[in-house]
Amino acid sequence: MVVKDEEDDRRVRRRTSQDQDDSDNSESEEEILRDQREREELERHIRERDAAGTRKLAEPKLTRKEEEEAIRRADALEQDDIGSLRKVSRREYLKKREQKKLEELRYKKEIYELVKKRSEDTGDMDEYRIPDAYDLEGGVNQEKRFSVASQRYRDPDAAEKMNPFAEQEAWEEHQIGKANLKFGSKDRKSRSDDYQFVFEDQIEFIKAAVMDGVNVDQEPSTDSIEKTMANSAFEKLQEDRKTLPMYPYRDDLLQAVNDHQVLVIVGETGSGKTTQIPQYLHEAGYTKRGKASPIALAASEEPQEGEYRRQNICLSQGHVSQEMNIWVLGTFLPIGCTQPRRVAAMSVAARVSQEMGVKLGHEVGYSIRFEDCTSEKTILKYMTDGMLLREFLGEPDLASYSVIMVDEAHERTLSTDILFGLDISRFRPDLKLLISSATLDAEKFSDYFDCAPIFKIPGRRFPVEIHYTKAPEADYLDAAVVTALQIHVTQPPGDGDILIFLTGQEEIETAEEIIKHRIKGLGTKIAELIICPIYANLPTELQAKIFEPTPEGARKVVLATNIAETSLTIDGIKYVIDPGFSKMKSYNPRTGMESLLVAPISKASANQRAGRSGRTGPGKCFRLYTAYNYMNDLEDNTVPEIQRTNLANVVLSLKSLGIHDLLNFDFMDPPPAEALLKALELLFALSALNKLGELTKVGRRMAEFPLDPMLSKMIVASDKYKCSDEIISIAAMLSVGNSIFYRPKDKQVHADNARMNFHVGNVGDHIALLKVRFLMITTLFWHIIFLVYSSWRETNFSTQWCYENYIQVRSMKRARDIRDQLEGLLERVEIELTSNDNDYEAIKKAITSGFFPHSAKLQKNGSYRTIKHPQTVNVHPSSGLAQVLPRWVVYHELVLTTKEYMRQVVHLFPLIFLFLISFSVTLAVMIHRDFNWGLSWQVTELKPDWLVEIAPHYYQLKDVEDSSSKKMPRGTGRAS
DNA sequence: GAGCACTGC
Repeated sequence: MVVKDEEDDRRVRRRTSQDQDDSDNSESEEEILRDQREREELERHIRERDAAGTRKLAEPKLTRKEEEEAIRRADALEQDDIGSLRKVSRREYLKKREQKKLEELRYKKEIYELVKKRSEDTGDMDEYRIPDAYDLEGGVNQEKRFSVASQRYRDPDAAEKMNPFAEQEAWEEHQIGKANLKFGSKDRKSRSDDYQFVFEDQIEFIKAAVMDGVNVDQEPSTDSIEKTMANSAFEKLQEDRKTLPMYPYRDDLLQAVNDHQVLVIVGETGSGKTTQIPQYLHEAGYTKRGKASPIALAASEEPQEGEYRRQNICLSQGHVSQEMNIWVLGTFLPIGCTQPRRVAAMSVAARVSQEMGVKLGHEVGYSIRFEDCTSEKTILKYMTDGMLLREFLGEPDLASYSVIMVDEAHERTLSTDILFGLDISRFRPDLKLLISSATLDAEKFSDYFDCAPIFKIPGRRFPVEIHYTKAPEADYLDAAVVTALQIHVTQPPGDGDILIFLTGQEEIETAEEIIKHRIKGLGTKIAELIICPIYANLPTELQAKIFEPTPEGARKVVLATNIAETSLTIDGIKYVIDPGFSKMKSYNPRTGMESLLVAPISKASANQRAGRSGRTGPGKCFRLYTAYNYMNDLEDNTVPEIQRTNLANVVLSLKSLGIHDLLNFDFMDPPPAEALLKALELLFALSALNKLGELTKVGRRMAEFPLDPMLSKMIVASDKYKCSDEIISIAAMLSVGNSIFYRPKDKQVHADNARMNFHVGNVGDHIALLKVRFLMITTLFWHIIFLVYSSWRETNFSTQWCYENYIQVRSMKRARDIRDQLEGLLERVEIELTSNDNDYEAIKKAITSGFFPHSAKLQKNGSYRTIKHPQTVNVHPSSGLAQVLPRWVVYHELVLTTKEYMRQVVHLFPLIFLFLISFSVTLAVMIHRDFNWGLSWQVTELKPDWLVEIAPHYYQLKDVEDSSSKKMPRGTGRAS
């Protein structure tokens, strides 16, 4: 088994190096191999020399060592010197032992590599992890995810076909290995000792994991053993279920569900509500009583068997609603449970399928974007809330569900808020609705659903001590670092790791540097401190670092963004340091601009952060603000997303459900009326709505796409310009957004150079040709992302290629998935997939059709001014387009960022400003910063008359005519 | 010369 894997691995490596003969990577791989060989040579040489040294007087020749030994032994015997005989035999023994140990180490290392790779592939379904499954699988590889074991036995060729990324995984692994090697060689002093230490340490850690995997694999009667294991494991799971805090309330809960249609459930984390409640309901027969699956016979036809039953369904599409009778099959009705995150849906489903002893995807399944892991048999269906909303658009009464459970409702995601507003329960008296939430706003949910009863379940959590600062801290970053080091020095090593919440990538990188610097100052006086940065844009393989167990005697300090607040759980955290800030998106409906600003967190969020320390034992949370700040300055809850976002998409969805009166729509927390009007205005401009506010044909087609309305409009318009192929690539790339280029701090220059390649570089003849042409037209960003995508496609979606160009594979795979999805949807809205790669004007016109509301004109000082809501903006520096600034552009989005040395204060939200001031001296640093609107890099050049041509209802000639002192010919670009 | 938190469809 092991041997087979090894061969596989080697073959993959060989292939990699053949494919990429001239690349840096394979060179360095060869280097490493050579290094290895050299090291082995050296080791052998040293051993031999040592052996020779022990025989000082013997000839220096190395031939026939055994003979020499024999002679020496004979000599020794002759002399009858027992002492020297013992010495000799001792040496011999040591020599052999050394060799044996080295062999062992090498073998163990190989196993370590294999196991590491395997454990990366398999993942552990019991705990929440970074969504690596999705990333590593290339999106479609279901088989691998659910039966990694079986794949190992498959024919290697087939396996490789199944997994076209094996090569790349090997490469990734290799890259990580390289990084480790580098790290190890850093400390020169007493090399052998360090080498030994690190090595032993790794082996020790791996050992446990290895023993399991290897034993299972090598066992001849795997089946029977696995079966008994499974049986006992299954029984154990059943026992575990009974120990959950949820269990004693089972009957009460079922009674309550029986009595009420809507039930609010308050359960703290660890009570098991997410996994248990759907099972209880299933066991109580909720899945069996109805009819199911909507697809059936036409109304006129009669059903064949008795189990069918007539059902009245209200179908609505757009503003047209109609009722019709269809026949549905009466066997079972699934229970749906929504989660805010994809990983959660997947891992919970996996867990529940284990507990029920069924295969994931059969009775228990999950449904997330790009991945429907359910079947006709599925009775417990975990899904993301966005997915349920999409289903609702196609089936407005959710006829195929008997129970809907909305989990983590306190997170108030956009989708759950809309679902609540739609009030699913009203049309279906037989549908049970369960809302599970954290304690704080349970009353609010109850009030909203006509005083629905609240069912409380105690949780399971360890006590967490909370510490506040005596006085506000001026510099929270520094304070956080100092606190972390204090904890590290004063607390015994190995009793728990530290988690620091910071606002973003930049701050995390700064903190990392400060800590490293301070540690250097302390030298060897303190125990080892391992710094683990984590944020969403960090490449997956680097993210994995935080899940590695902390070595003995060391301590981890995790520097995380809000990603660690809800999305992922790190075991072993005992100390949490909470500076009290996070980045928050907000939306100004008046100008229609979104911004991302550092803001104080809410009490709910602060408590959530504190709770991260008490998961596996008692914990401590250090808040870098005063108790007074907490009590008086922090809001109770984070402002729900629906009140601080652009609603264009929401409005389009609601309109497509036939809801006309949006201002009186029953939102739990109504968004500002201005924001709704703004969204209506935009949709009208995009001609998704007519003058009466009704959905048009264009609007109905747009609603099919899970994209921003402006992007959907771009796609719908591409039909007219016959360039849908290019446009969906661009739309996919735009919608993955900011995370395409990876730019590590230490390799910024390389990363930038790589990106410049897409302006002038050498990606292949065909592409180079295209590029030159693009360059002649314009050098703006949409070309770049389009080129990135098409180049990647030309390399057959190679991961290798991404690494070479500092492009994030994860984002590219996501873009590919989105593109595939869009391609499928084109058919549904009857748009032909046409490519028009000679006519860039057509492509740009299609883009303009979607983005004309975002137009801007160059000003004399080199900045831009937006047309509809005049606002001075700058081109985002990352575009690297400073050379040629076109006179007219449309842009993808505006971003408000903070800058330290700014000239003008353009805009500041009064509310946030007040809030900032009220939040005491801590913010002194921030207030000194000014704010400035920056124009994001996703811009494209256009001719101003297109605006009038494409959107005559939006622009008039006077808008686009030059109003500056001198008349300039229209449409000519100007270098700045 | 400067930089975008986290989700979801």
